[in-house]
Amino acid sequence: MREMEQATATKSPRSSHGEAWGALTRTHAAITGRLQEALTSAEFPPLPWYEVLATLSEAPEERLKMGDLAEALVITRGGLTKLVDRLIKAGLLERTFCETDRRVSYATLMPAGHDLLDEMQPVVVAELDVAFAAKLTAAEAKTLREALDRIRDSACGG
Amino acid sequence: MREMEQATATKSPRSSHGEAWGALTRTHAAITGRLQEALTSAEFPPLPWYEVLATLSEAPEERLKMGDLAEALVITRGGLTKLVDRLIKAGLLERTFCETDRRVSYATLMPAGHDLLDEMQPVVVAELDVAFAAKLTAAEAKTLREALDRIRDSACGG
DNA sequence: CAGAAAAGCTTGTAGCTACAACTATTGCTT
DNA sequence: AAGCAATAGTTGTAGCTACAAGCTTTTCTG
Repeated sequence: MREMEQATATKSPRSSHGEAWGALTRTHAAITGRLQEALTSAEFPPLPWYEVLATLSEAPEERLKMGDLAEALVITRGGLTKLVDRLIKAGLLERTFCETDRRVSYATLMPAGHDLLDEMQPVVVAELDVAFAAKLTAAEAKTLREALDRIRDSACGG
Repeated sequence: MREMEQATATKSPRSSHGEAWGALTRTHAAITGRLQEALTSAEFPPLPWYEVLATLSEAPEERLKMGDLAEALVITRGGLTKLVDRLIKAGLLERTFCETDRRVSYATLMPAGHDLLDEMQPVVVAELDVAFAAKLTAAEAKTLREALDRIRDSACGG
C-alpha cells in the first residue's frame, strides 16, 4: 500500500471553488495510489508506462509524434523523452523518424508493448470500475466527465 | 509555462469509466500546471508548500500531527517529513511534540507561515476561479465536488 | 509484568519529473 | 538566397516523492 487511508481532515482553502479543487486533488491522488498499488502488486510496470502504451495503442498506426504524445499525457517534452527511452530499453516501443520533417521523431508501439498493454488493461479497468462504478451512475459519470473537460479547456485557454 | 497547451488527442482506455478517469487526470494536471506557473511567476514557493500552509491554517491551534497531515494531503509520511523539514528551514513551520505520547510530533504553523499563506492565497484563488467559475455554475460545482468525494471514499475503502 | 506486536515518525536510497540550455531542422522575411 | 525566428527533440541538473528499513514509544497478550 502507499501508506494512505482515508482523509479525515476535509478542510479546504476558503474559496468558492477551493472545495471542488480539494476534492479533485484528493480523489486524483487516491485513485492514482490505488492504480499504482494494483499494478506493482501484480508485478507490472508503473502507471506512466500504461498511459503511454494505452495512448499509443489508440493512435493511427499505433504511433505518435513525441510532442503530441507529451501533450496527450500532459507532461513535459523533456520528461517524455526519458520516459520513452525507458520503454524502448524494455523493448516495448521503437523510435521512428519522419521522412518529410527530420526534426520529428515518433514513439511507435512494438508487439511486445501491445502484448503488455493487453495484460495490464484488465487490472486498470478493474480498479477504475471499483472506484467509479460503485458510487456513480452512468449519467453521473458522463456529467462528471463533461464538467471536467470544460474545466480543463478553460484552464488551458485562460 | 510548463510546456503544456491543449490536449488534442482525447483518446482513452476502452472502459466505461476510462473516459472519466482520463478527464480527471488531464484536468488535474492542467490545473496543477496553471497553479504552479502562477505561483512561481509570482516568486512564491511551490504548490505543496501552499497546501501544507493552507491545511494547517484551518486546523485547531494551527497544528496537526504528522500522520494526519500526511493523510490530509494524500502523500506518504516519509515524504511529508522532508517537506516539513524544508518549511521549517524556511522559518514557516515549527516542529512541536506531544506531552502524553512521545511518538507523535506536530507540524505547527508559525507567524511567518501564516503571513506567507495570506500572500499566496489570492494568487491561488484567482487561478481556481478562472478554471472553475468560467464554465461551471455553483450547482454544478457542488455536484462535482460531491461526486468526487464519493469516488474518493470508494477508492479508499474498496 | 515481561515480551511481542503495533503505532508514529525519520532516514537512506532510487527513480522520476520539471526546468533550462542546447542542437538540429524548418519556415518566414526581405 | 541569406539571416532570423520558430519548431521539434534531447540532455544535464536539481529537486521532489515513494519505498523500504530503521528507531523509539506505546499497547496488547498470556
